[in-house]
Amino acid sequence: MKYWLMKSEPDVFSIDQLKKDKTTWWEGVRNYQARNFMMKDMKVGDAVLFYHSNAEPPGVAGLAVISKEAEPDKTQFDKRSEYYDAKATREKPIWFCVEVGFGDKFAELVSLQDLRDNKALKEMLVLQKGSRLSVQPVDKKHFEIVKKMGGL
DNA sequence: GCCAACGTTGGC
DNA sequence: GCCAACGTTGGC
Repeated sequence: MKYWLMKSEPDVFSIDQLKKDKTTWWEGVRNYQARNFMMKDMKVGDAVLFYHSNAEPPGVAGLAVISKEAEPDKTQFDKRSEYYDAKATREKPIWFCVEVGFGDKFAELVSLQDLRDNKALKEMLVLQKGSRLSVQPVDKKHFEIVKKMGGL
């Protein structure tokens, strides 16, 4: 089993929304690296750090779990969607997404600053300069540390 | 296949 | 709202 970090802007989709909805298709990823992780590497049961980006403050808000493996992202075919991609066809989809299920919400957000302040996490991808990848792998040991920091 | 121009992400 | 860092596009 693998460990991941997935970013979402809470104004668009927060951990509270996931808690309410139970599961969600992780639509709208339009970056090949992020897509490849979802398409090739994610398996049902993989654990996810749910990260709030563009938030005040940004940070890990809780845990999620991969509940279904990759399928074509429906929004690429939808002309009305902001994620519409004219180059994609149903025969040859370009974008894929996984289904993510709610895990746990941290009692308190583990902020980006908290992550930076923890020396044991300094290798974490999300802390590297210029790291913009919205779906990224996380080391098991880093995952466990962040989970503890979140009180779980 | 290079690289300048452009668009996006995301912290601040 | 700014802007650094990065990814993508398209002319050549």
